[in-house]
Amino acid sequence: MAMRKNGCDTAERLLEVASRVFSEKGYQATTIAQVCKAARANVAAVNYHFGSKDGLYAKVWRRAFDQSLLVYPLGGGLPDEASAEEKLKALVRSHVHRVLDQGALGEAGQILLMEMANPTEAIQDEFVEAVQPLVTHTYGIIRELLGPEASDACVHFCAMSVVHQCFAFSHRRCKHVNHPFAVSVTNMKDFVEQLASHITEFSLAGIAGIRAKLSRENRV
Amino acid sequence: MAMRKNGCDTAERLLEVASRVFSEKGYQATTIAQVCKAARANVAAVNYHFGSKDGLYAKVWRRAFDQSLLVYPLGGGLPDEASAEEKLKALVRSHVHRVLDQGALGEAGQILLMEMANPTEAIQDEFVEAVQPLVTHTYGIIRELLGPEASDACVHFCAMSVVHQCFAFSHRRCKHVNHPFAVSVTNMKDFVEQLASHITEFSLAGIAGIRAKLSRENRV
Amino acid sequence: MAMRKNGCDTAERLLEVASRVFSEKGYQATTIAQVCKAARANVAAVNYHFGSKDGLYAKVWRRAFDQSLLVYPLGGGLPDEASAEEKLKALVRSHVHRVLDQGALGEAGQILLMEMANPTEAIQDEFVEAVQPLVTHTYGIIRELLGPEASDACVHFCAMSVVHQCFAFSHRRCKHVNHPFAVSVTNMKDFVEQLASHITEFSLAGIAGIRAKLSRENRV
Amino acid sequence: MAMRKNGCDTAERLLEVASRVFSEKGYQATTIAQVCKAARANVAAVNYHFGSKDGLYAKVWRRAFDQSLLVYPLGGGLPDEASAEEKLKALVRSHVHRVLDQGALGEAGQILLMEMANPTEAIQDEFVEAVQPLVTHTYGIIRELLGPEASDACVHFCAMSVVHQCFAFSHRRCKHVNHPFAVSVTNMKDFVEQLASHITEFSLAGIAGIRAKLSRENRV
DNA sequence: AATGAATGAGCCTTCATTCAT
DNA sequence: GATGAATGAAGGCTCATTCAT
Repeated sequence: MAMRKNGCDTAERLLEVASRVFSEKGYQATTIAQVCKAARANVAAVNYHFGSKDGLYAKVWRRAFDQSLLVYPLGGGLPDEASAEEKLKALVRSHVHRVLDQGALGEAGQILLMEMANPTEAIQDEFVEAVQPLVTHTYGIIRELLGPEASDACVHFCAMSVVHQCFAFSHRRCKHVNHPFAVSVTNMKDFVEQLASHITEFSLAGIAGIRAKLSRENRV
Repeated sequence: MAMRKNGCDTAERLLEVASRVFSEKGYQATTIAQVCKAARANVAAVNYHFGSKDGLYAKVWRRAFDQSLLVYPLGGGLPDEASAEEKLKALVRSHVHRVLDQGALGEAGQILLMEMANPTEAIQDEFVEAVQPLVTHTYGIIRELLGPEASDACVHFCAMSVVHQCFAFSHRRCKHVNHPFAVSVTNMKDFVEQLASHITEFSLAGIAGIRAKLSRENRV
Repeated sequence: MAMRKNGCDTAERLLEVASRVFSEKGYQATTIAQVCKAARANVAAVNYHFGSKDGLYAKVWRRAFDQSLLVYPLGGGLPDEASAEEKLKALVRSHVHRVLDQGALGEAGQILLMEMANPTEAIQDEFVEAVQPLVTHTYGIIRELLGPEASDACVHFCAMSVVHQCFAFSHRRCKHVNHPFAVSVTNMKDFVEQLASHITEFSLAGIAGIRAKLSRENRV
Repeated sequence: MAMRKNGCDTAERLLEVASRVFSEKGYQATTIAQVCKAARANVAAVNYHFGSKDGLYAKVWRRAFDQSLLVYPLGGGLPDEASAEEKLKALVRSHVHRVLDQGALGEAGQILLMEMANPTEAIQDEFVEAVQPLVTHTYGIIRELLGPEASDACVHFCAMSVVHQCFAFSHRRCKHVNHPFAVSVTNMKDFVEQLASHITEFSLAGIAGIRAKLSRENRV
C-alpha cells in the first residue's frame, strides 16, 4: 500500500469525508469533486477506489451502519435473560444514540433516514439485507411484550410505532433553529437519556394498552 | 387564464405534473425538462411561469400541503367541545389519510417527509410557516391529555411520538416489496382505518402512561 | 427557427463541420468540443440537436452518403438500354469520383472506408440499409457481363474485385507524401478519368477472363 | 528474459494480447488497462516495457507484419526463375492468406487495413519502411506481366488493382452477418484457395487486357 | 403570452501516464 | 525489475436557465 502524499490511506479518507458529506447533503446533491477535494484526493480517486459514485455510496452506507451497530449494539450489553422491558429500553437507547450521535456515527442514522424517505437505487439490496436482523430483533421484543395473542400485523404496527419515535428527532428539519419541531438542547448527553426514557415509557404504556385491548376482545 | 389544449392552463398542468414527479423522485432527481414534457409544455415554461425550479417547487409544496389540509382537516369535522381523545383520533386519521392517499393528496405527505429528512433550501421559511398551526393544534390536544402538570418539553416529546408514528408508513422504502418494513395491503381503505386505530390507541395509552408517571413523581 | 447569433442554422453548420472532422480523424478521435468550436456553437449544441455524438455521426454518415449518391449517381445518367460495359464504366466513375472528391462529397467515401475497416456500432443498421441498393445494382451489371452460367458466388467475387479497386485510392495512407502507394496528382480531374478508365478496362478484361474460363469448364 | 507465471515473459504476453485487441478494436478504442488485464500484467506494465501506448502499438504492428510475411512469404517459396504468372498467384495467395488468417497472423492484415483507412501517427515511418519492399516486389511482377511499354503509372495502377482485391475480404464489415458484402464461409481453407484463384485469374486477365490496349495504342 | 434555440457551468467517468516503493 | 496507488487532463453528457422572436 504505497502512500504517495499523505500518511493515511486515501480510500479511508475518502470514506470518512464522503460519509460526512453524503449525510449532510444526500446522495444527489453530493458531488465527487467536493468529496475528493475535501479528502485532498484527485477527482479520479473515487472511481479508482470505488468504481463509481454509487460504489462509494454503498461502501459509505454499509460502513456507517455497521459501525453504528457496533458502538450502539441493539441489545445494549444486556444479558439474554433480561426482561423484555429492559430490552426495549436498550433498543430505544441504541437507536436514539445512533440518530443523535453528533460525530461520525450519527451519519449512519442520517443516511438511513434519507434512504427511507427517498431511496437510492444504488443501495436497494444492501439496505434490506442490513436492516433485516434489526427488524427480527425488534419483533422479538415486541412479541414478548404483546403476548402470544397478538397477530403478526399487530407486532409489526407496534414495532413501527417504537422505531419511528426513535427516528423522529433525527430529521434534519428538527435541527433547524426556529423550527416548530426543534428543541433547544443544552446538554446532548442528558437529552439523549431523557428522550430514550420518554420513548421507552410511552411505548411500554402504549404496548400495554394494545395488549389490554387484545385481551378484552378475546375475552368477549 | 387562457384555456388551451385540455381545458386547463399551462401553469396548472405544470403544477399537477410537478407535484407528482417531485413526490416520486424528490427535488434533485426531478428535471425541468421531464416535468415540462409530461405537461406538454415548453422547456422554458417553468421559468416563465414560476421563475425557477425552486419557485415551482415552492408553489407545488404549498399547494399540495394546503389541499391535503383542506381535504383531510386536522379536526376531522369534530365540534370544539369534542373530547381530547376524539380530537387525537381525528388528528391521527387526518395524518394517516394524508400520507397514505394514493392520489394527488398523498404527494403532499411524500414531499413533506422528504423535506424533513433532507430539507431543500428553497422552502425553509414556507415550511415553518405552513407547519406552525399544525404544531399548535397538536400541542393543544396533547396538553389536554397530559394535564396541566406536564412540562412543555413533555408535551413536545409526546407530540413527536404521535406525529411520527403517523408518518411511519409514508416512507417510500416501506412500499418496496420484500422490504423488512413493508406490509402487504389488500384494501387500502381498511388499512388506513386499522392503522389510525392502532396509532390512536397506542398513543392514548402512551400518553396516559406518561401522565401517570408525572402524577407519581409529583406526589412524592 | 430562431437564430441567436449567426445567419445560418446551427444544426446545419454542425453537420458540415462534423462531416469534415469525422472524415479526417474518424469517429473516436473526433471530439464534440472540436466540432462545436469549429462550428462556432456551444458544447451542448450537439447533444441538443442530435442527442449524442452517435446521433450526430449517424446523421453525418447518412447525409454524406445520400448526397454523394445524388451528385454521382451509380448509373451516371445512362439510359436503361445502355450496354453493361457502359454501365460498368459509369458505376466505376461514380465510385472513383465519390472517393476522390476533394470537397464535402469525398467525406462520404472516406467515412465509408473507415466504417468498412473498423465499423462503428453507432451505424450498423443504417450502413447495411444504405449500401444494399448499391450492391444490388452492382450485381446486376456484373451478372450481365458474366452471363447466366456464373454462380452467385462468382458474381459476388467479381463485384468485390471491381468495387475495391475503386476504393483503393481512397485510403488516406495513399495520400501521404513519400508513401509507397502514393501517386502525385497534378490535375485531379484528369486523374479521376484516367483511374476510372484503368479500373474499367482492367475489370472488363478480368470479367471477360473469368467468363471465358467458366465457358471452358462447362464445355468439358 | 525472466520467465514468470505461464512460461513467457510479461512483455511477450503484452504483445500477444495487444496484437489481438488492437486488431479487433483499433488503436483508439483499445485501452491500456484492457490489454494489461487480459495479459495479467500491471497497468503500468505497458509504459514500463514499451514507453507508451504508441510504443506498444508500433511494436505490435511491426511484429505482426514481420511474422505474417515470414509465414506467408510474398514469393510463396517459388524459385526466381518461375514465371510471372506463377509469381503473381503466389503473391495473391500470400496476401489472401494473410488477411484471412483467423489466428494471430490475420491480425497483421487487420491492423494494416485499419492503418490504411485511418492512419495512426504513431506509425507513419514504420509503415512506409515496412511496406516498401512489398511494393517493390509487386511492381516487379506487374512490370514483367505488362511488358516494357507500360508506364510507371500504369504499373502502379495495376498493382493497386491487384493488391486491393486481396484486401477486400479483410474488411471487418464483410464479416458481419447479414451484411451485403458478407459471404458465408463454411470451409475457410477452401475459401482462401477459391478467392486466391479468382483474384489471380481476374487480375491476369485484367493485366493482359491493359497490355493489349497499350499495344494497340502504341501501334497506332 | 409563450416558445424553440441556444448556452455555460458542472457532473461523472475514462484513460494514459507517473510516482514511490 | 515491476507494481499498485495516484494523477490530471479531457471527454461526453445533463440541466437549469436565458435569448430572440
